[in-house]
Amino acid sequence: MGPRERYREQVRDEVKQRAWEQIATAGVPALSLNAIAKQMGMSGPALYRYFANRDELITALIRDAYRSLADTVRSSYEAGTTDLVGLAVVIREWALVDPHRYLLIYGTPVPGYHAPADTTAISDEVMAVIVEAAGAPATAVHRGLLFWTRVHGVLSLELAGHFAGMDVDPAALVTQEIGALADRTGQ
Amino acid sequence: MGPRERYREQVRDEVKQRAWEQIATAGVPALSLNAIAKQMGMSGPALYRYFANRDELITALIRDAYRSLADTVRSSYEAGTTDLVGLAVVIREWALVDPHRYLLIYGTPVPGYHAPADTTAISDEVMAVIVEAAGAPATAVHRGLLFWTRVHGVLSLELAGHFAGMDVDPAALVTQEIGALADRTGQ
DNA sequence: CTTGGAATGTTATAGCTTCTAACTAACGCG
DNA sequence: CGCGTTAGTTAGAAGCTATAACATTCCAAG
Repeated sequence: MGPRERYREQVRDEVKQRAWEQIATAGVPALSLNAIAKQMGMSGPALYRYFANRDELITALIRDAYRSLADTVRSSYEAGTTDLVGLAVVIREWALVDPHRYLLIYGTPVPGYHAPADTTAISDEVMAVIVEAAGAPATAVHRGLLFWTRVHGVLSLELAGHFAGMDVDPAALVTQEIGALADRTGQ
Repeated sequence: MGPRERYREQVRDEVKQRAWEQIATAGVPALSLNAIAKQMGMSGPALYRYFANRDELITALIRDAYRSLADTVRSSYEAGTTDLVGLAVVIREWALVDPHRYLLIYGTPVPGYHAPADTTAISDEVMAVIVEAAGAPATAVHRGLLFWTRVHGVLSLELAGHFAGMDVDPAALVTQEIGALADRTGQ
């Protein structure tokens, strides 16, 4: 990798970092290539040398988010967290680090946007670890599915603030729901 | 209500209807007051006589969505659907009629947007019916909560298209998850 | 070590958006 | 019947995405 490519990667990384900051403070709709360019001391259109358009930047963010989640889950599993409850906690904590990163991949989709094949492949990676942890081969896939819907059910409502003022302990909820799933053999 | 107010309500309704159409086809980000105004044969700024700004229009849509959901659930309950599984099916079908209406209220929130008190009150209305249907007073609230996280977990992933190509039957999933919840006395 | 071409930046511009300001026309209530 | 509220208009500021055309800078191959 020559110095040119190196610099290019560096700039792309800084753009993505600032994009995450904007998303965290004002959401995806407020993400502005123009604003990022000016923050970085360059003129608006210069950024289009690094990302062809707004969608391509968002796609890169989505890819990174999936990658981060998959790496986190996989390394936790390999480090000994092989039970469903433990993995659920890991996923929840990953989501809480940056709620909008989770919501970017599992929140409201934009109609017409189609995730590139490689991102869904990364998503499958996560699912594979879950299914592995679910054991009981006959029902592992199905249990993996229920794991996911239960975790996402609690997490998504929590991150969206729908538990505000409701005296709910989301961590306990996740632990209970996945614990119950892990206890039972079938459904 | 004089003819003036009557006309005003009529226009507001048409604006909201067209807004829903735009949201359904291109999502909330693409919702354009300008475009709606032109569709209705008036110039852009004219619309601001009816909605002070974009946020106020979206708030009105959110309120209507909550209202519609609450009415649907309440009337179903009063019409004899008093079991949790039945109510879950009702909610899912309501969501499938217009996925973006569901996602507008339970999907990714915009940072900084605070729902007006009356919308959360309508949301509580739905919860009240669920808790009523959950029976078993001691654990009714908690079971109502789990009802909600389970239904939302499946529904939200289904609407976001995360089950695509996965050979999943979301209806069966909801029925199973809520059925299991209804069977057990506690957790 | 020079030189040519690719990569990176610039400004200008079109076309869209939200939203304010200022002005005009119409409608209906007293 | 007139006066005031309401509803519409156009103009314009400020922001956005994105393209086009042009200038510069840097790397690499001869």
